[in-house]
Amino acid sequence: MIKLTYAEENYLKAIYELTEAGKRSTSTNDISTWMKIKPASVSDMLRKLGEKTVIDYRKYYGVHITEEGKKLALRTIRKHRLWEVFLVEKLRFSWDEVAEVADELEHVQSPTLIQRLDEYLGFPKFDPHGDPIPDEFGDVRSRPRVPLNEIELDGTGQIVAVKDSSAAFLRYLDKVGAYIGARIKVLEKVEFDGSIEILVDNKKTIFMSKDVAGNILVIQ
Amino acid sequence: MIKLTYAEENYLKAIYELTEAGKRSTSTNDISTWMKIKPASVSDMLRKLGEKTVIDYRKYYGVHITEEGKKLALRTIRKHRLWEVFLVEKLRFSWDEVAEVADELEHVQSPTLIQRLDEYLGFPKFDPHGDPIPDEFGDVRSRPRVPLNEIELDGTGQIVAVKDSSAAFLRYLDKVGAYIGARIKVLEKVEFDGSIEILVDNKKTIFMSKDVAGNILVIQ
DNA sequence: TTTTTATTTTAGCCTTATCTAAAAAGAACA
DNA sequence: TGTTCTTTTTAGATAAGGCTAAAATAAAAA
Ligand SMILES: [Mn+2]
Ligand SMILES: [Mn+2]
Ligand SMILES: [Mn+2]
Ligand SMILES: [Mn+2]
Repeated sequence: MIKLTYAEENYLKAIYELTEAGKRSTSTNDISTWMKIKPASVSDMLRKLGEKTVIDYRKYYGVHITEEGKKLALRTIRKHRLWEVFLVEKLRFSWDEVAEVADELEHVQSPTLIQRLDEYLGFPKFDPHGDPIPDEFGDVRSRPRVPLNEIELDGTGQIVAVKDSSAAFLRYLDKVGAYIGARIKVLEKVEFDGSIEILVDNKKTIFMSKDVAGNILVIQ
Repeated sequence: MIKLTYAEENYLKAIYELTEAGKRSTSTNDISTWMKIKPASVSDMLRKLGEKTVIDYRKYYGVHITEEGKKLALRTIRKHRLWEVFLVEKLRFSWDEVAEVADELEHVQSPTLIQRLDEYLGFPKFDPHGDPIPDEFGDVRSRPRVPLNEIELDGTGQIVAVKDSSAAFLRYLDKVGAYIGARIKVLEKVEFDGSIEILVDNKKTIFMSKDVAGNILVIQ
């Protein structure tokens, strides 16, 4: 069985996230930028992860994650997202505060702990940011999601995720009254700048720029 | 503000536990034995903890914990015990399974997390082993506890802690039907070997050796 | 009070994970 | 197809935390 250190788990999770977002491979510099670790350090770690067969690494040509690696990355992501649910649902954290703490909790080693936590939370399928929680076998059921600015006039849906999950953006959404789970209806679409007006939970109307709307994902 | 690494937190907690148990100072070898780390490594760490002013360290003469160090040790102990309560009360862990996981969780850095966890658990005062949980200022209220073998014939009490908290001993207690919180009455004391018979929760009788009874602590 | 034993520290080595600076390789351009 | 620019790797350093073996010190015994 392959054993990973905390640092290795962080790299592998980053590589998984970077490669699942469309492209099948990622580069030393991408990982460096994403993780805020210098390229030289990334190179060295890639060599080590390659030796542990969790990634395919050809010097100068970027990395692909292996099946083994994917399984391990998904295990960490599962833990991260379950802890996020715990923090929000049980400890009343707001959804912009959880990432940092979950980045630590995700490394705690105890299969029983995660299994029981999952059960305790009622086997949630999505985390507070709307991202799917892999099951214990690494299977992920994702929902087809559309950026809010692409919903037609009078169209309805439910906010399930954000593209930009920076604390600043999340706080902004909280302030204007948008949140994961909110039922929305598009009341107006302004032609010339793409800004929109939406109705939230049949109660409150919000105006937002095309840029903001493009970072909000909904299911219809 | 003094920042400690995970390893330093573990050492400081060990030193606190070793010095609170009666004596006011402890030795390199004691720490080495307790933590299962070689004396040479302990020496080196004591030098570093001394430089950080969390212990008083005079080479060859053992260590005392400082006020600053005590505060930090109690913070870690508080986190450890709160997580133990969480694992037992919310995730149905048995009390002999929690120590290992709590030894990891106790290092997660987030004041909000601990505050909220405390609140979520209903501000518990004792952990599953009967040990007191320090408040956020490091204050501990302990109960006067007596070894079960010192309770007189027909005396009653409540099991609140164990001296030996090895998994083996805890499992043995579980098996015979003793547990933290159990109301007990001493039904018989055998003169020649000190073994006793007790009644648990007015339901079940248990025989135990003097050795076992001496490791069980009760309040009267 | 000297000698022996036990404890503790130091010296030197290893691994992990980071960094900066320099070298090498690949990609883009002329 | 060279030449230049960008990306990536290597080399060498540092810090944390562990180890073994050897040296130093304190405690116990003779
Ligand atoms: Mn992490
Ligand atoms: Mn998330
Ligand atoms: Mn610990
Ligand atoms: Mn405990």
